[in-house]
Amino acid sequence: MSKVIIDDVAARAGVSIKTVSRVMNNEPNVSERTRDRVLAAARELNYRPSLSARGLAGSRSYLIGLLYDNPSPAYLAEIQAGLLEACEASHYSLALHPCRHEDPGMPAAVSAALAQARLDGLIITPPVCNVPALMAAVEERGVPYAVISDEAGPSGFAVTIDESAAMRDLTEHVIGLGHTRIGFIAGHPDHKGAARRRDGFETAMRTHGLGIDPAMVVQGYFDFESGRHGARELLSRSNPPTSIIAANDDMAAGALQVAHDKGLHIPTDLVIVGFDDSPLSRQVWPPLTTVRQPVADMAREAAARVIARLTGAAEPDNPADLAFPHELRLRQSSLGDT
Amino acid sequence: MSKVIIDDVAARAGVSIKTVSRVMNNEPNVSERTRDRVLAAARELNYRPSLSARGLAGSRSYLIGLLYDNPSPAYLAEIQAGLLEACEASHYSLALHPCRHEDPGMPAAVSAALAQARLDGLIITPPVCNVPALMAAVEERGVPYAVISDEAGPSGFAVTIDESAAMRDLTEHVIGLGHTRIGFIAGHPDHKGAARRRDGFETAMRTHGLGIDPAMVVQGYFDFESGRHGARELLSRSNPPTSIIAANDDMAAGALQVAHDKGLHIPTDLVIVGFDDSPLSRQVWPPLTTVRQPVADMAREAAARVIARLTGAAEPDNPADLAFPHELRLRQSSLGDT
DNA sequence: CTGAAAGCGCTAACAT
DNA sequence: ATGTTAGCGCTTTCAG
Repeated sequence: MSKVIIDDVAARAGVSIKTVSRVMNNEPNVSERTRDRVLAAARELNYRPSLSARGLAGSRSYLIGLLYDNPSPAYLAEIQAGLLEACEASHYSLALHPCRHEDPGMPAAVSAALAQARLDGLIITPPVCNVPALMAAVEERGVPYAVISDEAGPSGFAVTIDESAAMRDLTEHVIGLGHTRIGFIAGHPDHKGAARRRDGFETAMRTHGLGIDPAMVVQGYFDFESGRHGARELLSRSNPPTSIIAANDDMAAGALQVAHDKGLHIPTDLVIVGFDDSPLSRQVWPPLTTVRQPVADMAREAAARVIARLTGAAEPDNPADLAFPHELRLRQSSLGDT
Repeated sequence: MSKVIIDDVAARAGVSIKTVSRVMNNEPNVSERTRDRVLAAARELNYRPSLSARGLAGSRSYLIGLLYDNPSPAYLAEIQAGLLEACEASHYSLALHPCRHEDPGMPAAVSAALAQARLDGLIITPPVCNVPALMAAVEERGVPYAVISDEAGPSGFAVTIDESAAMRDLTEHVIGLGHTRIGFIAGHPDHKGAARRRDGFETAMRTHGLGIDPAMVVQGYFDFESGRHGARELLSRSNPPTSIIAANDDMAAGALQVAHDKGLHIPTDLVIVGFDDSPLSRQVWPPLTTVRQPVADMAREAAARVIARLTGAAEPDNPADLAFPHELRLRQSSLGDT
């Protein structure tokens, strides 16, 4: 029961190993009856083709790599969950490849790892997918890939939400509350998404005739601590904001903590909103108004597309990059008690 | 540059492929000079042995599997980070295997996956490692493994902290603050660690002559929502607690939110403490007193031991299960402003 | 200390 | 629609 190989299945089904191979790979040119017999034999023997052998003989490794750099745990977990759903459905495995996006040697290292592990496909998350040298290396290798971003190279897919529009919606919600003095804690400068979100904020402000006060925009890095810093800066201005928009939830939570420390009541004294609808946004007090981004769905789709390319499945009708819908989540940090 | 194989290296170094193989695997019986030449050739050619070929020829796949069931994202991320450190150091890859611990078919499915992917080793986290049928299946397959728990089967390693002692320390901290009416939100009943933590709580209470009031202990499931439920229950008692100990941080954060909703001031009106020192414990307000568990270190050690078994490295001096130190993290949820 | 030969379990070309 | 024959790139015998 421990080491069933293709010959065993072939023998039991009374066919050649090639036929078994055909059946296991869903290739055409196998009669219905034969296919059924092979499948039955495989099931009875509990046969699973060896990945190593497949990888060596074919060119496929049945491995999809995930390239990431120190994302928030919640984001990482959601990405992985989505990818795994798609992978499992197609009998692919997921291999993790953390890396450091600022490391100049990273693209070369990734390229080498690609060659060694013979990864069939790659999923790349920000900010790694915003490193031109890396993307060039990936393109050069010719590996099918998808980025969780709004822009892929010629041979890749991109899945994303319209981050600019999402931040515009969020900002307009705050403006709709009557705020005119709105602080903004920007995201990590290496993330393209951070720039998009900032654009959205500025567009909304301008559209509503509010203008951008440079003193109301501070640099953050998507982490909790930078949210604390940013909020402290904003709140120490001579004319402090009445609301703070953070480019993600972690920073918004940091701002929230600072506000509490200062004895400010949320949302009465200060409105704080975040972005991502992370678990944290629901777990702080008061819960944060934020924008939901269907990360798991996006990841699943990214993996599904890469796998579709691999298996030569028909390309989806819409081969263009895919934009997912976002959704405002209004909570007490902007609305008060309900 | 894209497809360097062992023959290329052998040719360049002027040796046979077997010698190259020896060098790449750190086998003995290669002269210093030959080894150097081979290494030089490999480096110049940027040679990476193919994992598939290695897996097929040898018995090793250079893949370590991580078996887990829906843990908190923070825990998962920390576990993965620790495992990856150890894996990378030894050129192993990590394959993710989420599963559902209550699924009766899970052990069989895992066993099949083990056979197919030829995983060399396994790391198993709670509550999966608390499923006897799964552990039996793993033992039967004879795969080296480690559990993040306090008890492994005959062929496995266990890495853990002394959860009972840790919870005892935490409870004693609260008792030391002068509390006598202490509520406890227990962890998931399927986690052995949850039982240990509960033991620690009860031991501390008894040791200090406080006894266990059944009305002060409620069942939780390690998730935020169950922390909210538990806290609501406890605080609705006719004689509510003056402090709440939750078996993990997520539940403590839930309790915190409920307390805030009720207008209670923390820690003046109610002390709340958690367990795990998760990022969340630092990101809520006020920050939670908790117990640090060096999860990443534990995971790294778990993977390192499994890999050591695989590579036939000398077993560490202390082959027994490994207990890591825990550490109290005192924060404002029990101490007030400093 | 080193090398030659024989597979590992599968898929890719060709048969048939 | 099915079978036969070669390898894939490496490690494992077993010889030197």
